[in-house]
Amino acid sequence: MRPTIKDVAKAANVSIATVSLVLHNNERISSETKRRVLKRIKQLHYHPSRSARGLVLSKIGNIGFIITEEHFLRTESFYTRVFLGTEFEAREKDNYVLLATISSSFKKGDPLPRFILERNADGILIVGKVPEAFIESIKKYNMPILFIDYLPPNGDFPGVLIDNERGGMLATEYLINSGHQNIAFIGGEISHPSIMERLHGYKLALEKANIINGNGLVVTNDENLSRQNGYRSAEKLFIQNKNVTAIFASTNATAVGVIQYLKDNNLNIPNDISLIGFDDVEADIMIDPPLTTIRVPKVKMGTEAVQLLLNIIKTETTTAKKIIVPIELVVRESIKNIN
Amino acid sequence: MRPTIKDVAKAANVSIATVSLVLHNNERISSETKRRVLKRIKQLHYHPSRSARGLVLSKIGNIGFIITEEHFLRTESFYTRVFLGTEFEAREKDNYVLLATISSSFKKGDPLPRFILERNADGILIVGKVPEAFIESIKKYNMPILFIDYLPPNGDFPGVLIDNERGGMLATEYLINSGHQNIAFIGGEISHPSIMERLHGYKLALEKANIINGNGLVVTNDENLSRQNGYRSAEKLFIQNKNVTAIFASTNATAVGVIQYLKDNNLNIPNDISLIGFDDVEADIMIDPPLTTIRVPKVKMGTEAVQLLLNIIKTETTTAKKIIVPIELVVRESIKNIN
DNA sequence: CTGAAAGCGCTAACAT
DNA sequence: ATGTTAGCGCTTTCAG
Repeated sequence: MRPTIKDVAKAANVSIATVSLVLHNNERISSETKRRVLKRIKQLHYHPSRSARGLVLSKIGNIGFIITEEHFLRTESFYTRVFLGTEFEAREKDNYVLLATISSSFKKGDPLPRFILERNADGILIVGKVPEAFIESIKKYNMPILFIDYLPPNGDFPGVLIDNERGGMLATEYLINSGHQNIAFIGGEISHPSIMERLHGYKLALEKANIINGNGLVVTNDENLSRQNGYRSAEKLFIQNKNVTAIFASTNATAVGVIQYLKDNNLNIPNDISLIGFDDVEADIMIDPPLTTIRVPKVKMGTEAVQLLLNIIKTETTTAKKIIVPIELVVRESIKNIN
Repeated sequence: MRPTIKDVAKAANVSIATVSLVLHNNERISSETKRRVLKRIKQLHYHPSRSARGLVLSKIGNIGFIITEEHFLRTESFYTRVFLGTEFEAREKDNYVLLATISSSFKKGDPLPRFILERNADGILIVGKVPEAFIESIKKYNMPILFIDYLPPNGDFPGVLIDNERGGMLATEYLINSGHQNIAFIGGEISHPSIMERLHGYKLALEKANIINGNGLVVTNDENLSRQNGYRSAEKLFIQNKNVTAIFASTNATAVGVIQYLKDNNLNIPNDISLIGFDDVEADIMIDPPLTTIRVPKVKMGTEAVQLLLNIIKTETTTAKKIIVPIELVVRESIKNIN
């Protein structure tokens, strides 16, 4: 049988209350007693029962992680890395992460993740874009919610977000500084707010540099598979635009599609076309030459999110704090300086 | 406040014992009472507290899912799909899945997943190849264990496994039946038992067809990244072998690397080289033409695993049952019939 | 067929 | 500084 608090108490010759206090680092306990208790705890391999604790505290130490199935299965390990980050931090804070997927076509009345219905989570993380209907459905449960990499258009929620606009600027400015003027933006899922923000950053950078954008340099496309999307968009771009010298691909997966298109059309990177991505490069044979990109700290997004959520739970805060995680330019070899 | 069993009892004018019995579908309850109770349960949105239940049953309804970080982050969504399968089935059976990653270089003494230490899982799923040291470390906890897609070389554990040998045969036979004789096997991570089994199937099929295998047709390589591995292996293969007409790539990710190599060297699929993969194709622009492959039912592996594990937990079985999930040949366009 | 009550392991208020 | 105890929500035995 697994040891209980009683066993520890007996072994250490104290009451269970004392053991409990030691467990919670209460300073009213003499260091001598504390030492004795701690010793027994270790000796017996005692770990408090979560069920018992949860029962009295009506708090269970679980955090829900909700993501659309589609996002979770994405080939780029973007969200899986975010998930790992949440796991790491949750472990640190003695919590568990429960993952549930929802359909990206969630409709009102569809079944909700069980940890919401059963209130088996103290708070939930909503990761990536999710249907509005889903957000509506869970509102009434009044659980602490934190969004990651997405904020719903209406409603004021806390979130951990990427500095997309700054990333977009950074990427574009780097291209400009390398002497490029005909810079295309290839969009990916344009309906995603993050992409819009990146696009906005791109536009700001061009404006700042007094570059008048030609027509058709911004190509977007709502296909689901990012790579395919990138491929098709590149196709579209080059039909209309012969003099593009640089491309800003709004996600790394899109960039891979663009690369494929360029290869298929005998355009060399970076000699014919310079390319910059966004997210971070997969260490992948596909990427040749190594892609210059904007790096997003994915694991960190996860850890920050858990910290913030636990904080919201503990303090019962209601102000919708936003954390913007910093991005950074990673220079590799896919951009040619033509100054 | 969330409703408790008392609230339901009061509302339905019965005792809490009765509510509990209804909850467990006990037949001693009159259908009239049952109806009344059920009605209130629904009305109040009552869900039993897991903590309370766990406390009395000393069983928590959690299943641990352990995988190396490396496998979890793989670009092919193989194991994420398996995970989804476990999630689906766990939900069905009113359980939660707790995911934890371990290092693929786990050493004795390294920290174990918390749900093991805290006994916060009724059983655990070990997914993909994990270090022997890890298996040694968890043995003493005496928790029900089930392996997925891997069985440790020593020790007799239950497992849900792929019929790799048959898959290898199927793939090779299809190539043979299409008229190929010079069939190469490109291995990927050869140290993985699954790959060995596929290789074995390949050899059996050749034997059966009385094909004497030339030298250097089996290329393996222990690089980590499957695609890169595939690329390099193809390179190696074609240096030694000019007359190969077909390739069996032991995983789909490896196949993608092979495809890349073939493209880079102006070899057309299937006109110059026929190619078959294993796992299942990613709907991916990279794959052109659509890849003929052996399909592995990934989600099903997850559901089967949870069913078996819960069964082991419930019945306290000790016989190490193995479930071999069926594979199937999916014919697409990457193989040329040269008969 | 239904109810009363003990007890699962823990926390926290209160007592000493 | 430490112990006693009620009670968290549920299951289950035993009584009725």
